[in-house]
Amino acid sequence: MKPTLRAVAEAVGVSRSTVSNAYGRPDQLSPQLRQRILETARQMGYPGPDPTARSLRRGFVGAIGVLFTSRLSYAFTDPFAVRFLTGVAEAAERHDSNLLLVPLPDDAVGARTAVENAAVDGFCVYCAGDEEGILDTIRGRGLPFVTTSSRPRADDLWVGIDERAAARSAATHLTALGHRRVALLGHDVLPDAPAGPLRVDDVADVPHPTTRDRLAGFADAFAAAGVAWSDLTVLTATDNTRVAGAAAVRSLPSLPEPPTAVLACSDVLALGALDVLRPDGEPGPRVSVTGFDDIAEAEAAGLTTIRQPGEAKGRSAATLLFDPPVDAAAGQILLPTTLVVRSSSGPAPRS
Amino acid sequence: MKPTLRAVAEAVGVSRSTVSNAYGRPDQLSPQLRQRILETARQMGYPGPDPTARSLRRGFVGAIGVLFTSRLSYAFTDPFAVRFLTGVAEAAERHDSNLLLVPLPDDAVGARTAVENAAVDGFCVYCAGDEEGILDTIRGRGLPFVTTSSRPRADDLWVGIDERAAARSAATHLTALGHRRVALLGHDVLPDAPAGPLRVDDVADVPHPTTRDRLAGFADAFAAAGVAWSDLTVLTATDNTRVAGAAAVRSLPSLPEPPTAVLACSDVLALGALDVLRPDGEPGPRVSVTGFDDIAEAEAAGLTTIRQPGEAKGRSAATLLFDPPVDAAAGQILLPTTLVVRSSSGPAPRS
DNA sequence: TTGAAAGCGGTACCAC
DNA sequence: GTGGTACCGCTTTCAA
Repeated sequence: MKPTLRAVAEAVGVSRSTVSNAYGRPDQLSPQLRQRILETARQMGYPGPDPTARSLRRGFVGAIGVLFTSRLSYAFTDPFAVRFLTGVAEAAERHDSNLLLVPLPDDAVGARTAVENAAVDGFCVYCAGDEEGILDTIRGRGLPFVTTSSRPRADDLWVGIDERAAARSAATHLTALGHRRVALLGHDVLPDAPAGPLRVDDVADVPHPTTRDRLAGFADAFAAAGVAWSDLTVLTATDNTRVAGAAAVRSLPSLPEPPTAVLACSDVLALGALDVLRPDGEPGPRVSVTGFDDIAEAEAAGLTTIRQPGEAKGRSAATLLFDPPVDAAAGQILLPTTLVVRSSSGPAPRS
Repeated sequence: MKPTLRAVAEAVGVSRSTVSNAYGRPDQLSPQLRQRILETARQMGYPGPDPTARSLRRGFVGAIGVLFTSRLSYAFTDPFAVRFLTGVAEAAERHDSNLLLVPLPDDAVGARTAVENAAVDGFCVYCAGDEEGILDTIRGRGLPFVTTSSRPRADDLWVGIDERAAARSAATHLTALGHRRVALLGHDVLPDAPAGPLRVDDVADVPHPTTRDRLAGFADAFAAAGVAWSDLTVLTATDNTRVAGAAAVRSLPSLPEPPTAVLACSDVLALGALDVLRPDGEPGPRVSVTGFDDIAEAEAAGLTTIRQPGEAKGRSAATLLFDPPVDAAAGQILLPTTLVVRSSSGPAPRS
């Protein structure tokens, strides 16, 4: 068993407070005494104050939690998520804080427990499925948090983009190119739906807030071009990954009237769609595909997409957490997006 | 202030133990009582047992730490590191554990403090600069850990590759192609050295263990081909990033006798070198470049490199941490590597 | 099934 | 500059 601070105190013949001060407040005791304490501590193999005990007493931990929906390993599967994390890490570092990555199980109770058990000083919520349930749990703990989802309460800290408007701009780009028969691709559009086309009566039924907003934005543009929601094909992918994106569009070409374009809710999905719909060197008319995020791979693939600032999103989120602004208005940061047109989108073929 | 378990106990009129059991050991009390407790707790806004206090009492945290040299945000800068993390995350998840990302400051005392203050049950050490100092600190805390560096002690848990042999195979590939005048590129080859060529009297002087082993491996192959260490150009990059790689090779072409090949210690460095030495479409003789890791970008760039299994490395490391094998021999896992030849390497031009 | 009491390892306020 | 002394909030024998 490792010796405790107490044991060191006894060995040196001073009080526990003094030993504690030797570590945490060097200026509270004479250098000689401090030296003597540190020396005996070393000899005894005392590893220094226990982090957990210290946290308990001090009332803060020195780490912030990042909450991810679905499995933690997925967090690294989407380059955009990695960029977000990079930004968070950067800010955390500046504040001498560690980062606790917390995977959220799919079930509500599991997620609740995960949030309740995380030893952190606050949370960055990245794209949680059951957003509201999670946020309530965090509020219950009385911890500060920052959301990146699309529907913040007025008094929540938030950093994000105008999802709907951004999505609309991508869709408008396609309507301008003449596309009218299109497919919208998102992940987890409806709970437990198998990959591929599915029927969605109302966008509002889509539980995942980001997916919902983006789909709604797509729909806005098509409505403006005279295409009703019910005329759009909705595709769901089982994950937000490239392979899932590919799987989701597999059946498209064999539809009676195949869409001339696919609008994806993320670049990874879009790239998967490209893998299937525009394999290298294939001749003939090509389906247009657009993505969302503008990850690094998008450029090489020539993917038309919506660019949003990933690192900045993470950095702003963490900064908001560490230095909450005094007035509520400054607690909501809207980041800009840009439509980046590349070769994956083109005019609709004459029908 | 949030109510405590104590307050709940008083409110319900039971002992603290009973309330504690209501959360952690449902079978220790009657369902009715438990229900009553949980209900009052909810009404009072009690968020459940405090994670820190629980950890202190129980003696374990439910999180493992991942140690990174240099700034934490760099952790995400190298795709190979991300793959490693993915593997760790996967295993951690399976063991219901969170991941604490711990950035290690460059200075020894800072690093020491970071390790001492991390509230975790064990560490995965990913490529730490002052490896030994760090490991000693961890040992001091009495926590289990897994290394991925190249010089494990016999009783340490370790997962890695044969760095030197792998590097040699890349270099042998180049000697076979006739290259004799080459440059070796690593990051932080010597402390605080500026980017570019530098003089290294002895490979053993290189502090970073991985860089050292890989350089040594390169040298092995050239020695076998009759090229002495002193005839090799050594380049250092200031970081393990693409831009740093580019900066490091900038001066190469203007040397009196420019090398015909660059062997980099990582893919990101190699890609940076390619950016400078083989810009798209440039005519004329081209410098050969090899990398290390085989990250996703390597394929698209046609980079000849050494492939090592990133996720498996992370997964094995974490698994070793969670389920330490009984016999020491099983605690050291050697992963395979492969030379992947692509278009970035070719025959040396006649001199 | 429930309660009492003893910590887990420290920190910080306040006297001396 | 140093020591005394309450806690921080919970878990866990062990006895009732």
